[in-house]
Amino acid sequence: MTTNINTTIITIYVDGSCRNNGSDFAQGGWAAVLENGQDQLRISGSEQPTTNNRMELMALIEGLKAIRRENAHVRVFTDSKYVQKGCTEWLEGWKRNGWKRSDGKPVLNVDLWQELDALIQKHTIEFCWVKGHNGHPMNELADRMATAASHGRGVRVRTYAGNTGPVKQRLSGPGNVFTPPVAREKVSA
Amino acid sequence: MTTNINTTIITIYVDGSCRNNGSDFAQGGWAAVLENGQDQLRISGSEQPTTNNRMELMALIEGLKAIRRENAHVRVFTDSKYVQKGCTEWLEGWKRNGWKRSDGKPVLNVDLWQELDALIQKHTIEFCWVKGHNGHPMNELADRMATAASHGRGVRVRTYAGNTGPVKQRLSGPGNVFTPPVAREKVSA
RNA sequence: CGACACCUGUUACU
DNA sequence: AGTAACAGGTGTCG
Repeated sequence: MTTNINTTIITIYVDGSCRNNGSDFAQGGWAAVLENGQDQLRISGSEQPTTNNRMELMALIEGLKAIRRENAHVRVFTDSKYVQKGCTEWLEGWKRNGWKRSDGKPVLNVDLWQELDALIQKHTIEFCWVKGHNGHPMNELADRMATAASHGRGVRVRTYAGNTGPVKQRLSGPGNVFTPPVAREKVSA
Repeated sequence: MTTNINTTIITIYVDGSCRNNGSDFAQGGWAAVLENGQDQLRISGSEQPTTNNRMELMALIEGLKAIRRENAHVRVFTDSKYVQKGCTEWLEGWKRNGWKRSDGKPVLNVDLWQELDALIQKHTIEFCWVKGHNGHPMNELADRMATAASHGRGVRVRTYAGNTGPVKQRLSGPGNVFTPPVAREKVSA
């Protein structure tokens, strides 16, 4: 079995969270876990005010932005039909009809959808939907990280191939988006 | 500041609901909340099969029928342009041209429009349109009552001036249009 | 074509 | 119990 480093699939698990969703002071968090078969990169961040769906979108946007390689083969796992169907079914129509929904009203979160659209075109991406909270380990991890971020607890993580477990450190402030250089390099290698 | 009881404005918030609108077994509900500045009367009912617009019309018809006073000053709040524009712009034309629409075809729901036309002439009525589901408290109340009625859940409510809250009781059957005598008298007084 | 309303479904966030 | 978002549909009028 030969392994070609250039065709390695990058897997991204994304999730968003939002406490008091719908209120003016809703506190959101997002997280993405990237894997290339060897190493792992974990990033997360928070925002206020926001919505649950904006955080789901942010998780994917930031996850894709963390990929250095050009034209990578990416497999995305999300539990949000809003994100999965948005990317695979609705986006093309929206671009064709001037970002209008089926009821004629403007598509919401259009800023994020347009940013996402640009990122999607840079790679070959498979979008996989997984039911939330179904025990899928990487999805659970992204979920916990997003929830932690929504509480203002950033996560700084480096993992190495063969490591028994990640090294976690609490960060002080909210809004933390820490991408450890070592892990980042490993993913994009 | 003097208050003349005879010039008190009666406010009516109306709303209709219709589950499976457009199907042969559509279940509808309507509701009207009347206020005279002191007391409140809540009425609701259900029908099957029907349409969303018929229920919007029924809500107003039953609301107006609940007014005992002759030649009252009434302010109606509806979220239906069909009802609001129907009453203020289209009705006169329809009566003049033999109930024909602008495309020459007959006006639908003529039975209800004619009943409404007769009721409108008995009072001085202001028609106010409010956007649905915009947090307008009385409109929200009418909306919930109409939805409950479409599910066969009648609401029996009496409210008194200075009462801390309404007294609610579930009624057994569907199609319930209960107008508590005490509240009714207070409204029409 | 436009407008308003009424839903049906799905997922997520709490 | 609620909000955030999307798809599909009908009821009605000008």
